[in-house]
Amino acid sequence: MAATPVRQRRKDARPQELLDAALALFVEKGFAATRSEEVAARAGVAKGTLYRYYPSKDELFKAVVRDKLSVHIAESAAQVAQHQGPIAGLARQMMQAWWAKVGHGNAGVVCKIMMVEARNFPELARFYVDEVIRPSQSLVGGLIERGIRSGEFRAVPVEATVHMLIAPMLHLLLHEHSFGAHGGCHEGMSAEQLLDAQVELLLHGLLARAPGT
Amino acid sequence: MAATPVRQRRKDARPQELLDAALALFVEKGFAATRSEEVAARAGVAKGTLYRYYPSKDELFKAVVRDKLSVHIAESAAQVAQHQGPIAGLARQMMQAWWAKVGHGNAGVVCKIMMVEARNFPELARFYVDEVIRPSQSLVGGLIERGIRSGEFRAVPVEATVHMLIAPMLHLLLHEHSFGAHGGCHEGMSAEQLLDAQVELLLHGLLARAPGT
Amino acid sequence: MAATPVRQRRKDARPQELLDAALALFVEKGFAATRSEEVAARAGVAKGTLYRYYPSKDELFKAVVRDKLSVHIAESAAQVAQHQGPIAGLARQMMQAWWAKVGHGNAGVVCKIMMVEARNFPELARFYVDEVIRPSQSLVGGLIERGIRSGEFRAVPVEATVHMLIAPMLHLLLHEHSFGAHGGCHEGMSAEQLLDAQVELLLHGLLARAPGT
Amino acid sequence: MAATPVRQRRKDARPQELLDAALALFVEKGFAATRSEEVAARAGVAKGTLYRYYPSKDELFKAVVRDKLSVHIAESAAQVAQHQGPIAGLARQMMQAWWAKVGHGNAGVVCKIMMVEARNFPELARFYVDEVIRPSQSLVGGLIERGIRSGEFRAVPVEATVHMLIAPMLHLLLHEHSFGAHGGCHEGMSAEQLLDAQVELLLHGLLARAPGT
DNA sequence: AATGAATGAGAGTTCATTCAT
DNA sequence: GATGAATGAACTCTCATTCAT
Repeated sequence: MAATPVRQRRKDARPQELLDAALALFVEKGFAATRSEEVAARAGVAKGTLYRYYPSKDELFKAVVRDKLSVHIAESAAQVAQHQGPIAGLARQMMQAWWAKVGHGNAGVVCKIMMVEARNFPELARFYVDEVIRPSQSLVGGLIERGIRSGEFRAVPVEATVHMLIAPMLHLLLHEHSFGAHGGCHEGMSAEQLLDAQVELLLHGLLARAPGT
Repeated sequence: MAATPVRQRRKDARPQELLDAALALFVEKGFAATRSEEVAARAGVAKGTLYRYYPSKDELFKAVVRDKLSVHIAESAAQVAQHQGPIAGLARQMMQAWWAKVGHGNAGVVCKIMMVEARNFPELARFYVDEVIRPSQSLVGGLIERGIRSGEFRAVPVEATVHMLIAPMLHLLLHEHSFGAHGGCHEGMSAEQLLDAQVELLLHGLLARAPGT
Repeated sequence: MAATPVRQRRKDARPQELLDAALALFVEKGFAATRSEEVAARAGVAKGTLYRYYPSKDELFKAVVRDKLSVHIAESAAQVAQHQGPIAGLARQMMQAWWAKVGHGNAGVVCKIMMVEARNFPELARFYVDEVIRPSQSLVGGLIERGIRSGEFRAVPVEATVHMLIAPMLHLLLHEHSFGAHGGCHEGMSAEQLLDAQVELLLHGLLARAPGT
Repeated sequence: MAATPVRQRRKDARPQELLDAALALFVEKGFAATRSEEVAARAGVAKGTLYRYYPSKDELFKAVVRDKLSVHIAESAAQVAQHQGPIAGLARQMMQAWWAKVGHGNAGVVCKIMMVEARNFPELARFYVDEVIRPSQSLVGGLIERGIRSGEFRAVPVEATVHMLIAPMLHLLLHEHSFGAHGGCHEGMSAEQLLDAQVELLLHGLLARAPGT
């Protein structure tokens, strides 16, 4: 029995279309300032239809976070496991990759929004800590430990160094999505240039002896 | 035991009480979610009284920023101007002082709030950039330039380094006030210890030659 | 007997019902003293519904003006354009028609309201001048000029005469809606009789030679 | 016992100063838009002091009306009683005098405000009808009757003619104080010129035979 | 299932009035 | 008596959510 497949397909695609629309708007205007009617409109449906799929604006938000972050978590872990040779190069490469894939794009906004709204959505915050923050930290932490064990890095305190590596990226992210539009932060340099400079500085402090600096 | 009088005239004390109440609520619920009547209630006055002192919710927020942040920036600027001798020590001391005075206390939440609400309140964002971000950046930037000129620091790119110095503090701040309540970030170390370790790492990368490391 | 349903969807009927309700309340209490919620209640809808149709109280008022006044001006203009023969008769007829349609009914109150509220709502005043006063004046002015050109009227100053023709109607209107309720103005005569007598008097002063007076 | 006379005098003058301030503001901004604090400020006292003299804003308004209108009523009556000779000249003169003294000045605004606010202050409206409107009408009415009896005027209906004489002045008044500020009414002519032209037109219609027109 | 008209709890703000000083 | 800080009811407008169609 051939049903109306186009209609059917649209209906199946609805949840994803709504999530995409919601993310785009949350990025543009933040969670509070985004009206649910706008989300529906951008997804090409009417207000009431949105509520058929997500019973409230809060639930919609949770669904967006879950949808947009789950993807990027495992990827990097695989990359690290495969890597051979000096850690410094890997670290350099990972930070650049992270910025390209996550920080720069929409997924990065989810991080920013998550920080912004964590207080309002405790349950979601827990989810985020478990699914994103902790894995990321242990990934970077493992990297550093490997470097220390191999003698490539100084015997720095691991946890603090993890923060040092993650902080500038998140900082950049927050600026881009908070004050970016209002100028006045890092006028001369692109985000990528800033990040490069920061990684170099960090590695300079991290390496046991900087061979050719 | 006389019950608290229904009406009191305490013109001088009101502004500070209102700012404290506002900050406390902004911390708890964010700017957007805090109703002006709540601020008044927490300060022990009626809704209308708030508007006698601050003509709008936006102005109240600005006053909080000025009261809780601008002060510390000015102080640090004075400290920097007076300082003689190596920059590294000054930087170490300033970051510790900042965390103690701002980051650790409620004042730091203003930073977090601002990042959260910047998109929704563009005018506030502009104000914050002018009042807090730019002054902080030029303060730290000047510090680094002095270090480079004196030969104490390597010839690092100033702007990126400014970010490197500021980022870990804000990162810490955001975690404390976003996910802090939900555990799971830096379990073993106190914020102060983390910060110390990070400063050391940064300076290690910054100093022209690390004399006795 | 079914009770009136709690919720009804009657998109087409709402605007007119809201305008009627608004006019009735503006008549009773003036513009400033009428709360938008009352308008909605009298139209049998909730507060929010009003704003679905008219985005602000000001726009509601403008819509009332357009609905209750602009229509009649356009009608009269058409009537004037079509008219052949002596102007005196047309003038007589127009004034009577205006009183019957506008002055006598609730629509006339819009004029009164506008005079009352002009100072408090400058933007509405401008709108009213553009939408009602100027068109009316040019309508009557054109009439008089035609009469003068054809030799039917004396060469009176047009602008002043326009005022003379409009003034008694507005005067009547103001009395009806200001002191009308409190008695004591023109006890013996009906408004229509008054108006007739006034028109005759005016025309007597206006006609080049009163043929059969 | 010489008390402090300056202070005493100021205190005695207070009510009048408050009424003057109130009138000035009612003229500028209307009743509703005038805040009681402004009235007090213009009179050079504090908000609370106003309430010592007039127990509410409404009572203040009533006092203003009573104070500003009572003066001008009797004057004209005396003038009419004295007059000898043709009525037309007297009428011309009275209208000009009325505009100069009342219409143009602050007293005129009271008339305008009274019309505006009559609905809100029924008791005051009754006062106004009895003290101002009826006396004025019988004054003008008597004038016309005299003219008719003497054969100077045609046998026009008195009441309607009274309206005709009063209407243009009030109309002018209302325009000056309603839309005057917003342009668009009688651009080319001054109020005085308009009034002159209108009187001429009226008398032209009124005189039994216009001797030398 | 989809729509969008209708709802109504609240939000920020104003200002006449009160009353502690 | 005078002051002006304090009050709180009232007002306009918004928007997440519901539900008749």
